[in-house]
Amino acid sequence: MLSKKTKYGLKALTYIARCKGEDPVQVSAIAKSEQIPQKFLESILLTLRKAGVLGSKKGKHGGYYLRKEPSEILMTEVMRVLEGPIAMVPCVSLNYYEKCDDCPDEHACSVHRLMIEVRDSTLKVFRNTTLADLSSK
Amino acid sequence: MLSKKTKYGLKALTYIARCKGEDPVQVSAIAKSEQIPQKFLESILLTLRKAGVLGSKKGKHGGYYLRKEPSEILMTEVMRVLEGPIAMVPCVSLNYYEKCDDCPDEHACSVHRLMIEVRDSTLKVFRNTTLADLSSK
DNA sequence: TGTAATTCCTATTAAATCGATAGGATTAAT
DNA sequence: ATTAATCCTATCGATTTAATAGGAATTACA
Repeated sequence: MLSKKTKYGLKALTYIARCKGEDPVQVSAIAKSEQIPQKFLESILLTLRKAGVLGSKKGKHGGYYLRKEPSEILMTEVMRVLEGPIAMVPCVSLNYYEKCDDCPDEHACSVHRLMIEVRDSTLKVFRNTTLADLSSK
Repeated sequence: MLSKKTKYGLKALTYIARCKGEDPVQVSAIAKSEQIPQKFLESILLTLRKAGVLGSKKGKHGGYYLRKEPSEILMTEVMRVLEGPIAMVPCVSLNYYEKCDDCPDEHACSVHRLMIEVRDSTLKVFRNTTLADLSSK
């Protein structure tokens, strides 16, 4: 299941990408437009900023803005920041690899091999999709 | 994340598929070989039986057996029984569709469109993989 | 017929995660 | 100064997950 955090984060990024202006976009505006609890959204945007996807400006007339062009923001990056590993099991994760307690031999594990296929097919989608794709119409 | 339930279930099915004999396979044997807590495994196999994937025989010399040939048991079926919907959000689920509270217009939702792609690519893997593939080698 | 071995069923629990909220500290524009 | 915004930490309640407990029902077979 996709977490609300990720869902809200994606919607917020889409919203910001559509605000083509130079001015930073405020949390309150996004929360209202996308029906997201404002305080929750604050923490999500903070995460995205700390990960380098968003930049921010504090104080009056402050807000968030994209650090790159929408067409350069890949879903692989966004999904990893918001949702964590793309793989369904740590033992097939490229960025968060961890050995299973149970499996004596990974390569002999039937689940392992299946999950590699799933990971690869999901990665293909995320590598092939940018924020520009999400925000276009 | 893949739940332990699903992981254990897949391993158990693989184990049963590899026991080519006619006799039913006992929970205790699977639990021991695959390092799965026996009581937990019991409940998982029960779920698979109720879903029609496994058959069972009670009493002494009882156990579980496959209801179909491994090559006829698709991952779509197994994953739906064990893990639930394949889609990451209910609004793109084929078998468990549900409208989002927030989205006024599904087709305009950027998350929706992305998740359809993910669902389709994952489905392709699961539709193309059977228990025979898992248990071979 | 009785005993052992097995699945079947329900309930409970401990821990983790998720979604959301609270309350204020900090910063910047006017 | 005042106002409006991000930033930060802590907490809470609900849900889900993984596992355990305890026994009922069924079957083989001595």
